[in-house]
Amino acid sequence: MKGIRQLAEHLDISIGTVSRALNGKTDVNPQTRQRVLEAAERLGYVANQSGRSLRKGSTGVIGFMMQTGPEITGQGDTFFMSVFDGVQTVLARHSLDLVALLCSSSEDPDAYLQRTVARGFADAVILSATRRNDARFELLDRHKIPFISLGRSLTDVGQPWIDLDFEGMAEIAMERFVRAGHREIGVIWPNGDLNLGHLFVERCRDVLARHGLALPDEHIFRAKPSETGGYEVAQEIAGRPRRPTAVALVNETLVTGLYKGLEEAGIRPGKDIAIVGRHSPHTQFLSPALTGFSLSLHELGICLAESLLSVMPGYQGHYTGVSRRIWPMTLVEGASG
Amino acid sequence: MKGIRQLAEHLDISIGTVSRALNGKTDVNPQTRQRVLEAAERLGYVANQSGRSLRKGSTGVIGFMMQTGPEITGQGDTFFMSVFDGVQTVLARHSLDLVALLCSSSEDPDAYLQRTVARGFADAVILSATRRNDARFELLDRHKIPFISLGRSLTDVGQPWIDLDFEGMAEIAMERFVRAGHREIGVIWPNGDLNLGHLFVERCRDVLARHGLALPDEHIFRAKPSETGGYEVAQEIAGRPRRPTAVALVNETLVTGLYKGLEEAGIRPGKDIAIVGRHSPHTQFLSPALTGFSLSLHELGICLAESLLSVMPGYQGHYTGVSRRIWPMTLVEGASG
DNA sequence: ATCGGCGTCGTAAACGTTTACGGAAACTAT
DNA sequence: ATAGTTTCCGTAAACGTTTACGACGCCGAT
Repeated sequence: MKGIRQLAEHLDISIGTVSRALNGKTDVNPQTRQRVLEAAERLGYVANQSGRSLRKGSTGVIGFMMQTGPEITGQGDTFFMSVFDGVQTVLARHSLDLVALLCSSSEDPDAYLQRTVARGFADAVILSATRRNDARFELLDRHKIPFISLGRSLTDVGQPWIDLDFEGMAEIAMERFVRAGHREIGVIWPNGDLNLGHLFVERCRDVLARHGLALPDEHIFRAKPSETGGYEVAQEIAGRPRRPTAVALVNETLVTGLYKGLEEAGIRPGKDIAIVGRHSPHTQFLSPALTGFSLSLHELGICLAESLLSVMPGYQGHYTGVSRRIWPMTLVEGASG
Repeated sequence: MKGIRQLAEHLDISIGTVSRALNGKTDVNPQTRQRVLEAAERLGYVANQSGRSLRKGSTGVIGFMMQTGPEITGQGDTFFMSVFDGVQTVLARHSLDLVALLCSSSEDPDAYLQRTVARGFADAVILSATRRNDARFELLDRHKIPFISLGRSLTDVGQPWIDLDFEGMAEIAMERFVRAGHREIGVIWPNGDLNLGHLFVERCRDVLARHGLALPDEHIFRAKPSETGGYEVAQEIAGRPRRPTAVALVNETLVTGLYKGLEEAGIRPGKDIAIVGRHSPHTQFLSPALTGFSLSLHELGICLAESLLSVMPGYQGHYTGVSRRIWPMTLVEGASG
């Protein structure tokens, strides 16, 4: 089936009526609509995306930008796939499609986004892996592209965001360590300029200061956001003359490597060193069981989608008020700290 | 910057010449081309995707279809992110963009693909998670959409594919078990109808038969392709009266749960039961170290892209001969089996 | 001086769809 | 019977590009 023209000729109806029938307009006889729908179904006709969005000025596509490469920035594996699923449950109700915009590791993320949105590839965008000062915010704002972000940034153009409660994590983790009597407390800070790292470390420092404790530089460990990164941090910890007795980390993927590295150095998690981290499918079978924060990814996805719709012209009526939100995480107690 | 018309007016050049200048056609004065490119750069003009692809009949977009949801089918998603990166290194040379087509877990994959390609959303598609009889192959063939698949299927429409060497895995794993004196050998088969599971199990059965051994049904364990699935299989193994002394598995994500479940049941991996599986970033810190197969994901991505280009009209000249390929994996010996 | 060729550019027609507009028929109310 | 209203449908313009075609000016060759 080539196009709507063929379909119209085949039905001996005008092209305009066919289009209206397919798009659910009111001014079309129910009977002819039926005929059109049946023929379209039978012949496998689907409106061409380019023609449609050229005319309408919108594509019906929502882009979720992420970077490819061996090291996921920020979150681990199944994280995004679960979030996507939640996003889609909402978008599907509005006939919107979600695609992942994949930025190669060899391309500058800002340039990629510029190229992609200026083309008019997607109607709206969800950003993740937000940096401390994220130029993508201003770029999308300049282009008047509706967007939201999973994560805050110091650059703020007024868009909605949802961010995991890393500061709450810091509060609870640090208080927990202090209450357990720890005095030498460390933090693992994933490499790169992700804002979540800044937020977490700063809050940790604040909480410790409230208790008259310091967070010295030598207790802040930078790590690649991967299993190997965790392993390397463990080696670093083991090598330090002044060794922390408790560490908190914000990254899902580090922890397995961390456990392993510590054990090899004779430092037993949960006994010689307390650990508080993040829960994920990958961490659920560690032993000792990880004390960590978990969250509902599906719900998060739903909330993201609703926030996005609230800034998209034509959809604002449905979802409103969901502007900015700190996403709660719950502590699941294990034996690690 | 609205469109090419504005840009042309601003430069006082005809719209046709501007287009030719931007698209690198030969019949344009080098000096005016320079002017056009500078103005486009300065004003941030990028050709509208819909208009362009409507006229050209192609989009410049390659889709990689994957299913969202909490349980990744088959592979973990650091897997895909690494493969994507390899794919992109090749596609970028041809100004092709890769996007992930995300099929919601609540939508039928075949219907999703139908909807998406009939719209003309992408010029070509890469399929993954191929099923035993995958209707998507015929669908894409009917629509004359160039595509390749990561994984074989019994339905064959002549497209190129690349498949990991699961049969080679079966050969080596089974031979290894037999040589080590195992007589009760089991296989873990991920749920669903992925063809790789069939291929693996069948070949395991064949190899064992060569040695006069059987692969009874009670030694074939179906599992959810997730950490939890591995844990549940472990419990099942532990509960069986006739317990395998060696198991092979084909899935990256199962193994951590499997280890844990076995240990809880007092069955020590590498001692009481031999395990051969797949290596991934998540499995590298297991103890005892996993004996498993690994592969170069980046290279795999490159090969996928080249195969795809070889079936895309207009690109065939560059890449040829790469039609179907069993992708080798290398055994990394650990202490688990 | 004429002609062909080359380099450069403008014009206009497509690509497939949606939708504003207007018109024809049928129906309702007077 | 007439006017007004409603229901349905056809016509054509528009969306932003790319590209076939032709035109213009300039050069060198005859």
